[in-house]
Amino acid sequence: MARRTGRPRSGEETLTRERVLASGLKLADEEGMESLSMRRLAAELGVDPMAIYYHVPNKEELVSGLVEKMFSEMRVPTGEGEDWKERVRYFARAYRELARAHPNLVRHLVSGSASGATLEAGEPLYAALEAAGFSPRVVVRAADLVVDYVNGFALAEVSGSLGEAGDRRGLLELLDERPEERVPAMRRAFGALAADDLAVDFEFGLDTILDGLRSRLADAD
Amino acid sequence: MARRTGRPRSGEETLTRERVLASGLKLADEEGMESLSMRRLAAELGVDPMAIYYHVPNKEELVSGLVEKMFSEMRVPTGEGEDWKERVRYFARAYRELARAHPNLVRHLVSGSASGATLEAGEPLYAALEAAGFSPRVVVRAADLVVDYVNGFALAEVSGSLGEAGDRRGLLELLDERPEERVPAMRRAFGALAADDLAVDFEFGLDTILDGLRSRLADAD
DNA sequence: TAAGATTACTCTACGCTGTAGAGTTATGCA
DNA sequence: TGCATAACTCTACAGCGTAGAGTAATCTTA
Repeated sequence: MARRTGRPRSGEETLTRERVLASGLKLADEEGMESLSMRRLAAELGVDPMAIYYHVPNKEELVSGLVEKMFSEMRVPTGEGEDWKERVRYFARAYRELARAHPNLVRHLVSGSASGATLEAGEPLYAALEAAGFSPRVVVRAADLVVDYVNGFALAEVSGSLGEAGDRRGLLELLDERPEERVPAMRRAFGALAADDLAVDFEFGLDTILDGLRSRLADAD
Repeated sequence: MARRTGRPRSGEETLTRERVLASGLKLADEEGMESLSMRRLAAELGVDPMAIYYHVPNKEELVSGLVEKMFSEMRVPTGEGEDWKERVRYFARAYRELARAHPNLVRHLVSGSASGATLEAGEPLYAALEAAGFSPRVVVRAADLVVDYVNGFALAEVSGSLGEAGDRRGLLELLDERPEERVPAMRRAFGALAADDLAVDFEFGLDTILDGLRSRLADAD
């Protein structure tokens, strides 16, 4: 059995960083992070595991490459001529949708360090807040607030803490198991809850934040 | 060399779930998550790696046990007789401090599924929001908003995306590398920024959310 | 056109991981 | 006294990331 070693012939399709990342993202999306091993990814690409290291320095960089790729694919409507609040909403919704499109990668999305595409993805948010008239310092803080909220929401949405599709059945059961006197307010709150619509919940938080920000527009720095 | 196998003598200090978790939390805190292996933890406890499995079913449960333990140690000032906003602040600050006390575990803290202690930790927040006069549905949404924000903030605070102690030097360098026309608003915002005080930033977001919530108190459900 | 350098791979091997399964001994109970 | 159970240890396995060396096709330069 003659193994094919050495450099591939020029006719053959060659491996690239782009192909590695595309295949890695597909694998992570379809089979989950625990299936994304160098060996498995290599099998998917039809190469030796070590071939990947020619295009990506190590696994950590592979994963942040995936996150970078995700951010580079994020498209925020410009909202030209629109209200600053609506422009912030455009950003927040696009960011949440990005997370929902790749649930298995959300953990890395929300805690990935800044990089090129990550940075550029934030520009529409900063532009909107600047246009609203906030001082530079407040622009940064307000942007952080919005991003932190969406990160937190996306994480909750995906980590199953809200149960399947936002019905909180599991949580209700857990609540029933706790002694009533330990969680009375929670029992009352959830008891009166039929089912949540995650999109509505998301908009509630977003609108609340935007209202709070508006009330800060007049304030001094 | 006679190995000591079999059940320990009754005089000897025996392993318990509590000892396993305490040692695991210490190890994770002091040496990071990548040091928290079953073998390493066993060495710390002076037992065979497999001994741990008698007290904890697998590693995943070990980690969620650590998270549970963290939550059980969270103490929120009751804020008896105080303003609902101040009571929410007490909760949010206590939660953030919990995260700061265990930076290596924040990733698991913010995405851990609900469990006993996790639930009970939320009670003061729900109680405060209920006392404020929100409807049950809004209590749930407002609580989610606060928790999502703190989760997002804690994650950013810990994942180094804000750099060391909140100076954003790395981010500024990255920003300089990007072509000016791709990130103009971000450049202006960060250019005018000296250094941030994370505590102040946290309170900004928190106050903004509280203001937004207050404006919803009058609204119909 | 031949020689050498470079590129893009493959192969082998190491130390690490979580954990299944079986063996061992001290204790509590009949 | 004998037996069941509890609480451990030992061995072993499949899989992981990746260092290091080997190999063949192509590009560069004389």
